[in-house]
Amino acid sequence: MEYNYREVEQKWRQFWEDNKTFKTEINHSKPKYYVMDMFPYPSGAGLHVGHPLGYIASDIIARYKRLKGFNVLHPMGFDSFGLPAEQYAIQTGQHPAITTEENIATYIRQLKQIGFSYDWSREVRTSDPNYYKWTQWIFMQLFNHYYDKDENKALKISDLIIRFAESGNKVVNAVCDEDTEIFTAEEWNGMTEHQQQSLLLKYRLTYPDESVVNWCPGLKAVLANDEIKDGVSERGGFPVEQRKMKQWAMRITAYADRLIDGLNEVDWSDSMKDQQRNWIGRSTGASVRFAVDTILDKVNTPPFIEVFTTRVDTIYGVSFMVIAPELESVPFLTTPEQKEAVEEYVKWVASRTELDRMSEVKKVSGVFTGSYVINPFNDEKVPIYLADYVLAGYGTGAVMGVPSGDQRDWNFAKHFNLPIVPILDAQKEMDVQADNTKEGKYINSGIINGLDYKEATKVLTQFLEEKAIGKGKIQYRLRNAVFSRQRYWGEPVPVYFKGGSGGEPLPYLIEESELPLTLPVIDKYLPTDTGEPPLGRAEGWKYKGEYEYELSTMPGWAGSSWYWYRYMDAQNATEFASQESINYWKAVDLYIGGSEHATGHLLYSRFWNKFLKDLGLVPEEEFAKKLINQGMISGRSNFVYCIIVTNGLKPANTDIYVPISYYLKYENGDLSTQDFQELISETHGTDFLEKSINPMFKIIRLRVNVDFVDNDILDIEKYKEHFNEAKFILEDGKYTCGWEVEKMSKSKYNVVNPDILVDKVGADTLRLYEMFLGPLEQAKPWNTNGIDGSFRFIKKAWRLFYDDLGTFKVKDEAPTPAELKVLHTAIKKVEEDLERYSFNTVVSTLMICVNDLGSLKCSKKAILQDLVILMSPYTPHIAEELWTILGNEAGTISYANFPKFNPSYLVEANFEYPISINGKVRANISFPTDALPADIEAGVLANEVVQKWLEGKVPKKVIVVLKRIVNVVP
RNA sequence: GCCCGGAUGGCGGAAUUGGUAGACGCGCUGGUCUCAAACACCAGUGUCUUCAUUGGCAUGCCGGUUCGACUCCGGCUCCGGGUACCA
Repeated sequence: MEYNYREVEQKWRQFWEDNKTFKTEINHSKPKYYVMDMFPYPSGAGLHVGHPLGYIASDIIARYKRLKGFNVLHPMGFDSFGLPAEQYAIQTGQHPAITTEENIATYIRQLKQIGFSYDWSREVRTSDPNYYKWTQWIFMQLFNHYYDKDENKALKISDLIIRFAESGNKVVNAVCDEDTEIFTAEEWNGMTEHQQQSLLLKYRLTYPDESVVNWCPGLKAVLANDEIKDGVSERGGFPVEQRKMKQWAMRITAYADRLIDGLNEVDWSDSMKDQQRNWIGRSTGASVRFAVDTILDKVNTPPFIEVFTTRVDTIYGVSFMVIAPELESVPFLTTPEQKEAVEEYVKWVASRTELDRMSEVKKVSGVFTGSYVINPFNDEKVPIYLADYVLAGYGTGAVMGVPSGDQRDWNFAKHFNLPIVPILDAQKEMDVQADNTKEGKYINSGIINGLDYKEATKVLTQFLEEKAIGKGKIQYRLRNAVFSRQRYWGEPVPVYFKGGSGGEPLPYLIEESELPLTLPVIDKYLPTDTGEPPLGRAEGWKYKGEYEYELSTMPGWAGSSWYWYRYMDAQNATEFASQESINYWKAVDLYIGGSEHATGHLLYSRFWNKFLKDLGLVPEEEFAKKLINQGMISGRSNFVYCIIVTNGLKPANTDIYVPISYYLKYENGDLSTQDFQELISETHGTDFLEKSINPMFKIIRLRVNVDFVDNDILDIEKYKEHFNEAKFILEDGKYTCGWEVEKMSKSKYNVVNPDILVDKVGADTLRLYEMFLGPLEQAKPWNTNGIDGSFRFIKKAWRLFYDDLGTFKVKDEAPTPAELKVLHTAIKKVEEDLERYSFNTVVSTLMICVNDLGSLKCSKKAILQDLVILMSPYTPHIAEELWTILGNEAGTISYANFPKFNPSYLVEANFEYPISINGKVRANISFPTDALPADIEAGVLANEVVQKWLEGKVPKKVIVVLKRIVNVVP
């Protein structure tokens, strides 16, 4: 009896659904385990075979942990706000909610047929008002908190107000806007409500910010840096420009240090942690003020220029100062003589695109402003230049130029003939390049001459602080995160604007009791005629019928920054999740998803989690203890090779497909017209071509839908259903397609649909095969060719239970030592490999076990029962079937006990030692397992093969590694 | 440029702390079954040499440490990912 996977798999999926087999509840008698996938955006294209890779791995761990006695939380949901549904709405007028609903239905159907053990009752959708109510609620908490640097946590704005009223803001050590001025309690108390609210915005963890943003006119959206690749939008490839815009921002920089420090306590890959560290970009240094010497405008010329440097010790090597051309102070630092040159340079810089700048990194450009600053350490006059290698957005937008120690400064100095002053005696070859060494003693360096790096830095920092011209400082590359999209399909921001005493309108939160603030109905999903976001179209959409709501929506990352908590208590109507559930499940033990979220989702999520922890709402500082990044699965395209004849061919509409070998010959120019004629005559008869005409032809390579191809062999009948005029020149009776690894995409006809594979070989085979492809974290091309091996494994396992005639052959006899050894070898290896997430090697182990039991003709229930449990995380359907066939209660295998490994079954009386002579294995000799090294050595030396290789000499050395190897050194 | 990975048969990959390199699977070759095919099963399959035994060479390249290196160290080459004038 052949195993009927279609019927069996369908039966068990239905059983799991009907019996809620994987419904999870809080259970304090068991240890908890939380394993979660990065939830998908439900795109219209559905799942391809690459998507479930990580889901299969996490499901295997979930099932394994259940067998190990854990109470497992394993949910799935949908990140269902996003651009594609809205783009579709713009084109068709269909509400994005409908599109999203349909796509989710497809996803659920596809996911369910792979047999995942999700607790579907906990499913979440970020676009569901019952969900985004709490996204809005968290936003409100961010608005109501500021970051206190003394307490090193977020505190209530209401407390801040009390402190301001009592003692002003001088005593408050909080994260706030750079331009926040100092005020006293008296001044605060004298302010109007509008002035106070205006000031508080400089402290709130989320606030409206006039900022330069990446505006994408093609998508009519502001994009985050990580949504831009090579100067164009990642989605759609539209150009991106810089534009000033009022945006909501999140003060993520307040958490910069904790975001870096927290990386030490999570088990993530080094590459992932490094990406986050680099993105945050903490550099330790000092700020130094250089007094401006050339006061050109008493009001507008700044009295000093502040720079940030990581190398204060090089301060005596400063020979120029460079400021970013975009700085507002530039005109007031430019002398009349230099005005023209400076204006021209500023204009030129402004005209250049991101791409220009990036491609010309090595070119030196700049201009002298005509004015000077004074180096506070040696009172020397230092010329101020403009150059575009200094970025307005980082630090103060000004840099002290130390050509001896910094290569860019060195290039600049060479170009403008500025002095290059050595400052350390260890600096070398300074006429060729800069030397950034910290070795040696200082020279030409005033108060630090003769000191070393450590001493000098201390002396200089002290000097800076005494004279109040600078201080030790930490600078970050991380910017505050933009939190607005000028789009419809996102969470409305629960804010309205109210003016006051003639000032500009300021944002106020709606009441918590008014949540969720749901998306209003609009007629079209485009910006208004006045350029406002689509929400501007909603008629009468005003708070209390009076105040303008915020018209932009939240960005894509809002809903995904806290969803793991909602799974804990998905239906809760009064809290984002109950404290009971949060304190039980705590944090995600294993999180699986793509590495592309390193600087987006994973950073924002860690930020929100830390914020929620500060509020005492969640117990853990880090939300994902262990992270695995599954590798991208690329596609494998198939090709056919078609001859196009421009004259001399009849009938005209026939397409002739030739084998790849002809194509390669043609490509090399080795296929002559005569060859071609012979070739065609051979297969199509001599009358196929007009003899009188010399045919013109070329061979072109066409992508063929991979669904028409099996093991690179084309299914010609299927192909002809679509191209019925096709004629094929066959080799060995078949047509073999060419192939190439490319991105998996519809346009390349190489999308492999899991539905088709589930139908062809079953979900168990698909699960097994995806894991067998290679290490989970490694990027790899999809290749359906090997799937037969996994399918065979399933059938072989079935045959341990039924013979060819379909007779059930399992017996209740006692297992033999050989059978127990095979089983326990597998138990040990499966357990060890799953504990280290080596999913692919577990498949080999199961195959070896089934092969060996087959060779032993083992059909003992005691053995097979444990084997079925070992298989069940990978192939749950057949495992359920066999489990019940063996007489167990249906649906109970998921909560069975993982077999206990017994090492005594693996103990052997003898060990066969490989005997290597000078590192090369020459013989194998068996010794009792407990033999002593001296006995083994004697035995080895007595062996005739060893004797032969020693040629009668006494060996220099004999190394015996017990239970491993013997090496004889002649 | 900088940071992080990686390179092993025709192919995907295995070798967990330095201890028999190539597990497992695909593909291929030969065979059994069949009228035939498919399925299934059996045998072989790194490479060179040899009738065979045997032996030589093999984990991107060069060198080192070691009784012993795919594994550790130094120097390269190529490939993938991230990032970009961050002062």
